[in-house]
Amino acid sequence: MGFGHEKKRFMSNNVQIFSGLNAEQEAAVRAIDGPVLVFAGAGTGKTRVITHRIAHMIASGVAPENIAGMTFTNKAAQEMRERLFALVSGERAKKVFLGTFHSFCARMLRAEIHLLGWTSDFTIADQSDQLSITKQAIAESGFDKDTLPPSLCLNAISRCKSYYIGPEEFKGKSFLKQDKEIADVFAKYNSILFTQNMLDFDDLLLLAVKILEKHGDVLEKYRTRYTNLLVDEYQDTNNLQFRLIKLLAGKKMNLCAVGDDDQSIYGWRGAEIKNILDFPKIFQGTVELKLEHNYRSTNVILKAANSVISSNPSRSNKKLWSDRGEGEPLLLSHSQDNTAEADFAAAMIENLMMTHKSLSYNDIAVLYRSNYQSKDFEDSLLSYRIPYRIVGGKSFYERREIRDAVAYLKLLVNPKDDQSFTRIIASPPRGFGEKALDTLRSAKIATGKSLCNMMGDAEIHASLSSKASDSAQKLHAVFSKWRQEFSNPCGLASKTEKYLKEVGLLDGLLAMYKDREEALKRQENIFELVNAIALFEKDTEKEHTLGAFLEKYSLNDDSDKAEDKSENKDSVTLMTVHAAKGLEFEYVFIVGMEDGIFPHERALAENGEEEERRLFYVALTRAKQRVFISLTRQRMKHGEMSIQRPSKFLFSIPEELIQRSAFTGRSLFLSRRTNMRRKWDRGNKVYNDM
DNA sequence: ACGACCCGATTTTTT
DNA sequence: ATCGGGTCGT
Repeated sequence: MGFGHEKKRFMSNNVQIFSGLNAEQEAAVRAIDGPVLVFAGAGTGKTRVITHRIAHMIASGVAPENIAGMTFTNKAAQEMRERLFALVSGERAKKVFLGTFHSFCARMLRAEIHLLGWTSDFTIADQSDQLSITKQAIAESGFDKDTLPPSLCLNAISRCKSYYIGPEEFKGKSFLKQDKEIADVFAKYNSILFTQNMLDFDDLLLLAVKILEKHGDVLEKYRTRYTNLLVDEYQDTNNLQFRLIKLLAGKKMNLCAVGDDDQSIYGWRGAEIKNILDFPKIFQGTVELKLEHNYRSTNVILKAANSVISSNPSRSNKKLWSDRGEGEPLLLSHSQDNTAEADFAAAMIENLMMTHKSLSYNDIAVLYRSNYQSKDFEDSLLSYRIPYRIVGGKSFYERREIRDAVAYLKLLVNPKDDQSFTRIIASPPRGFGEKALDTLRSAKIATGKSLCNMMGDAEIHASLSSKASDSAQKLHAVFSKWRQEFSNPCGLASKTEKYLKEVGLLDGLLAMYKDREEALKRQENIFELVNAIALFEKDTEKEHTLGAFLEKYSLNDDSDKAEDKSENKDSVTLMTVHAAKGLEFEYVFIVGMEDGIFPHERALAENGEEEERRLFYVALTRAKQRVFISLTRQRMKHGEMSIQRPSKFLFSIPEELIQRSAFTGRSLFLSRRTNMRRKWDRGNKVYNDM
């Protein structure tokens, strides 16, 4: 790698594309014809290969606008985009489609969905919209949400959709009474979405596939437009995504799938590992390549990871290696209980920071199987005064006031959105309560109009209290005015602020929260949202319509991040193993390595042991320098102390790679705790009980 | 319309 | 233990 740097700038563009790549990476970058499958192990330079491959295609004469790269997250797409800009001119780089499956489909549907009866200004239902629509569907189908849980229905519906199964087909396949009921709810759910001109996340993929399957001319159009396809994280594709890719690839099959079957951890969401394993069978003539040279971890870590994953049958054979030396053994700590386990991690982190001058908190992560495990570590890190941040908690966009603000905005774009309407009609309180809402609901049955639209009807006002009628009248006028204002796509951010003020949300917050501090904080959050809109206006190439912003928002594309300022400070990361996929840290703590927790008991039953093992493999391969593994003898579970057994996964790590920690937390570190009295009491009681 | 209280669940969640 | 949802009373 070293000598390439000086030479690079004198060489042709083409040489820059290949310099610094190892042989296996270069082979993958050069393979730009026909179907290609790249097994890219953890830390083997996958993103690099994808971006260089795109650059190589462009250098070889492929038009950038004919290239589409599909990812699962906006973050991944963003990263690729940035790295591509370093390789090819911005002019060309921005013509390449790089985005999530969902954004690809959303873009396509804006142009084509009229074929299925929606209009192109459809809005996207988020998770809470989905849930309330499901509840409504259950009620309207004559079922009881206490006997037919909404989340169960929604799960089933989503699963059906991801297998391209509609309500009728599902009903036909159902033998259980409950499934038949769910099929009815499913049909109702779909029709509610349709009348509200909305799509859920699954629909984005489902309807795109439907259109491509049914309309040959459209299919031809997109095949011509996107002649060169790349798919990142191919092991995570579900049946719909597979169909989409297969349709687009056509007979030419100019398709490159990159992924790692060993990192398939989303089977429970419909991801099908067979998509990557059967790729060569589906796409005849596939060139299969492997990236096994890992640039991230020490060999001790890789050996441990390799031996763990090798217990899985039916996987493509790979063995990661690195030239970063052997490294330190894994450190195993067997603590007495969960508080001691957390203390161990905190003390060890403090120790690491003291002994490694250049290390920052950002280089350290604590990974757990389930979110609830974070609590103990928060307590310990707090008492050690170690800064931390939790990934996966309530995000900025999940704050109530932000969701209200967005609902107000959504309602301007899509007045048929009853969920948004019910969300904001009483927030802030404006004398239009549950009773008035019920009046609207019954009128809806007669008129078939949406709740929001009926506020303008004279007949409605006759049956409302004068207070409610007044308030509806006012709100309706404000909506009309701003719908008009926003139809001119400029000054989005300032309009949004004025609109939210006029509609009463900003001042309403002061009335809604007694605590003035809190009210101001929430107002501040709204201004952050306005800020995000301003950033969107500045950065986006597209037209600055409200609809365009909302789509970006719905697809979770928060690259123009609106977030708490406090989230950026140097801190230890606490997160689930799932959330850690794709990330790397110098030091990684894998905690709660106990039977029932990791592997998780229910996951074991539902998704099988192999996926849980892959999850452990993912956890191990996040670490660059060293892995700390901890487990307990007993822990508080549902308010009761339970005896814990070590995870079976631990036994598949060769003994010689493991060093056992002599210290287990409490005995050594207890005196440091501010709240030691409480914990000590709790601990003693437990010992006495035994 | 809002707060107090009780009950029940409690795996992971890229969009 | 704890959090969220739902219900009931003010």
